[in-house]
Amino acid sequence: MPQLSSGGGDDMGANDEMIAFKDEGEQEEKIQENAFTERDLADLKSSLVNESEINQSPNPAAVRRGQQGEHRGFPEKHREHLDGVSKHQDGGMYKTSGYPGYPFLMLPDPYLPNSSVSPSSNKVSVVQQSHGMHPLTSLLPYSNEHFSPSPPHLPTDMSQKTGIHRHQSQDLSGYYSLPPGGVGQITPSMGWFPHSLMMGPSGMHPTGIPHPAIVPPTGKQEHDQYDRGMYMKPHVEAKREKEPKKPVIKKPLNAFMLYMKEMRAKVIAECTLKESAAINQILGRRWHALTREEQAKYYELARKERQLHMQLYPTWSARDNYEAGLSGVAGEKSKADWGKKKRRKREKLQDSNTGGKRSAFATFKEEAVPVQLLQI
DNA sequence: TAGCCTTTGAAGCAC
DNA sequence: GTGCTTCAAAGGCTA
Repeated sequence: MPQLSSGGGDDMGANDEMIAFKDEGEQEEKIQENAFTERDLADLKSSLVNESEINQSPNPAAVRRGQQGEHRGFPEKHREHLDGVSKHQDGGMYKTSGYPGYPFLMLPDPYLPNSSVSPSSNKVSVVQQSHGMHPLTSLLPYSNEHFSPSPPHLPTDMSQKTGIHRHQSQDLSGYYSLPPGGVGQITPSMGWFPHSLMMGPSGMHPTGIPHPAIVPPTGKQEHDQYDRGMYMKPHVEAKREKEPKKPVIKKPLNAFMLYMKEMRAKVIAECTLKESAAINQILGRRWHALTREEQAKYYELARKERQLHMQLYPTWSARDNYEAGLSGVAGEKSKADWGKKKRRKREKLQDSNTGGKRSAFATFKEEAVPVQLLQI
């Protein structure tokens, strides 16, 4: 795990997160690719064509897998290279020691277009302003106010690994100020709250505060219905009542997941693609094409997510979901199944290493995606 | 209908 | 400390 220990501050963040994913030689290309994040649709389409050209390299996924080691070792490789940047960041966005109560004191939100105050001199540009809204608004499972003023009692360091106390959830009411009417009045503007969270206590945090990380143990994301503006069918709810199961607390989304969540719809609209695998490939390339500052927004948001998650569920561990049967019912999936999946994964990796059969998606990646992009 | 595909990043675990 | 593995989201596809 990328560690951050800038003077005993928040270790949830990660200096390593502020990494450049491109080699210097690719900077020019990177800049070129960045164009689509700041221009109108026409430019974007043009950039997508460029992407497709780039994509003509043999099996990007395989290439990427081959580079995986390099990628993972990147922070170390480039730490020295990025030292200047890091120092800059140390004095800014990621300097936690200077912001007691971080991240809840990160106000005004440095990422808000109109924000004039930033904890960092590294002013963050705003992507996708064409959306007519804050680019991250849709990502925020909690309204900005939840990240707003830092309660005076908020510890500056909530590291679990360092053994530093994590606030108990009952103290969170200050952070998660609910509408006067309570949970039931939470509006869709809250972002990607699972609808189920608003329906009853099944997905409710003991504090009564809903959180997107809580999902019923039905496997698939229930909030998908909510995202589509639909409400759960009564019989579904009745079924749930019949089978009260321990809700699964999902992992907080990382920076890339947040980015995907925001950009997916846009890519789908632009590319007329619906295959998530293909969409994710595009998003992955776009992610790398983002500037460091643009990525920083999402890293920052992800860190807030993690902190919020940690405060809401102090005892939760990612391991819980490992043993919970992946995305299924908590604790009911047998470990044998888990082992099967692990074995499958190993076999798959072995196949790829030994030049085994290529998946249909590998073919899709090399051919279908560029075609789709060129059609724009 | 469960699982795969595909992406990046966080976290857990084994060595 | 390093490397591997799983899981987060998403939705079409496949066995």
